[in-house]
Amino acid sequence: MKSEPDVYSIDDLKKEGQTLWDGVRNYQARNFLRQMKVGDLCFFYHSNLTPPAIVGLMKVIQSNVVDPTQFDSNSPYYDSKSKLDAPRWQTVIVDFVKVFPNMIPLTTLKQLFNPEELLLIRKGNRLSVMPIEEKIAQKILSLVDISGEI
DNA sequence: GCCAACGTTGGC
DNA sequence: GCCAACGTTGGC
Repeated sequence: MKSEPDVYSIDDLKKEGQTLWDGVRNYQARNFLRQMKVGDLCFFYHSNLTPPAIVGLMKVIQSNVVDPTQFDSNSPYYDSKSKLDAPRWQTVIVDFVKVFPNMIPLTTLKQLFNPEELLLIRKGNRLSVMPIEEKIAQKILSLVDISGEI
């Protein structure tokens, strides 16, 4: 799951403990959000910084949550076409798990994996939420000094 | 700041 | 339904 650290960072999540992952307004990303289940682990990826990198880990504690910002006309994520009785945008609530002691930069991910096994590095990919194969996720986790703790 | 790659919008 | 124009994302 991507976020620009200027907007919402892993440190913000650490401070708050948990967050409702609002503002996703891309149907493909939303469909992935809908598939997420309580207990799922997610990497926190910082985009738009140098270097872009996976910086930590979080866990889904509530799934299929209606994103309240779609009905808030003051929110940048307001969607005037979404109906209260048929919300367009669902998301998840995630719990903070860990800030990685060493972040995993995009360049490293590009070196270790090919685009077929990691959606993140596929050309032109702009999804803010995407699935990751268990096997690949484990490999990424093994690059962090916490594999024994989880 | 640039720009490639997408996604969305809206006229037709 | 097509597609040009436009807006956004995000790496570099």
